[in-house]
Amino acid sequence: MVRKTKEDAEVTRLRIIDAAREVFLVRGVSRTTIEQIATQANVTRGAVYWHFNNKTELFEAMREQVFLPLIDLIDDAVLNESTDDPLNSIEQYFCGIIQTLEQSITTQQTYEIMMTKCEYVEELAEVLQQILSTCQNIVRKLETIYARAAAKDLINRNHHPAQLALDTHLFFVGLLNMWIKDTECKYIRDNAIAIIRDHVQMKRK
Amino acid sequence: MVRKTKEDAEVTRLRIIDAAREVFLVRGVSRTTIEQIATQANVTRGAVYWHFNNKTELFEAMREQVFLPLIDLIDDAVLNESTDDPLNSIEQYFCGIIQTLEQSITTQQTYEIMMTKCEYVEELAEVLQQILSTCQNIVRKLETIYARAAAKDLINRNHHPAQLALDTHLFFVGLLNMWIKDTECKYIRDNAIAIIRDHVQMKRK
DNA sequence: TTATATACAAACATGATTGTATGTAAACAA
DNA sequence: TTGTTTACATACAATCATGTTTGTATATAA
Repeated sequence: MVRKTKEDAEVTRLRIIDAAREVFLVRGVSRTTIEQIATQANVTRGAVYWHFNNKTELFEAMREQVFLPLIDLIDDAVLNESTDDPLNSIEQYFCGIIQTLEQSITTQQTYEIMMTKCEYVEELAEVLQQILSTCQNIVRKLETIYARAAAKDLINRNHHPAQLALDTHLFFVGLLNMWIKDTECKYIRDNAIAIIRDHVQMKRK
Repeated sequence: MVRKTKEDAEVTRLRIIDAAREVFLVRGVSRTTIEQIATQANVTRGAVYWHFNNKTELFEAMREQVFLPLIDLIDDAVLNESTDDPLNSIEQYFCGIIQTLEQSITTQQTYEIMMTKCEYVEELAEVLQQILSTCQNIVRKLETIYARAAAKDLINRNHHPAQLALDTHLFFVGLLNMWIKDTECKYIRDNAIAIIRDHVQMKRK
């Protein structure tokens, strides 16, 4: 066989991650074997074990490729204090996430795996808690923005920013869930942006 | 050994399902072995294989115990045409589901398994599609109720029943997700009813 | 130019699970 | 009362996936 250069090896590594993602998607994380991943990547198990100690590490590598960027988009929305329409930045924030999903099949597949093709037990159990605390942050930031909107008299007086923030967050959690699962009918996928606009619109006075 | 009566056998069967649920919850569906279930149920694998052909059948049995009742609660809300506050029946519908979850640990655990401890592939892939079509039904029924509310002039004129229905549905999907995952902090679990009330309240004129 | 480390492939050893086959004692039907 | 079926426990066979070890050709450093 031909020993690869460092760059070649990195390509192999990425090919293995790609292969893992694709196999995870159709077989589920638990049922996929290292062998199946290797085959899909056109290498042997030897190569997989060279780059990753086990399936969990491979899964983490796949996750890291896409997970970090998405979450922090909210900061853009919060930091933009100068806008005269805070509700618009909320809309932009959520639309941005959806657009990322629409544009990147990799991200799409990874989310689908994480939402419907993996089991949150043992090492992965803590991921759920991470998600929970991320959610708390998002709700807090949404509240900040809604408070600004309230100050500008854009929303109904008797709706509290905290209520609005939680409601909007739950709405989006639901939307994301349905978006991911809606692989057949496509109604949610095709209308996500409009649905988000409607949601924000309904918050306006 | 002592051969059991028919009633005893049924008890064993239920014990096995209970055991399966508990093991599924901590190990995830894929990783649990029939052996682990048998041990948890204080029987041998022989008993498990006597009652169920394989793990999938056992999983289905667990699902059937709780899944059917919950969904159809919406019909009560829709059928109640005579109410003078349709928004209230929406609120009742969702509160009812949460209360069921609160009261039945079995239901709670089963939902937790189905949402975070199992992989929707192969035979189970179709379950996702079933859920999707159930969702469509719910949205349609919510729309009917919102239309009634609109007729009674309870909601803002420029919000369409279809929008409201989808928004509410996504809200509840999100709430359910967070409720299930919120095993530590408990904020969502402790405030679910109030959160639902707020949501419906915010739809009012 | 040579020694060494790299990037794998191939072979091996070892549990771990699964499904089935067999054994058995007691319930139940006749 | 006896034959048959039920409700399991136990033993067995076969597969499968994992992790490790070994082998090897080549890139790379010295």
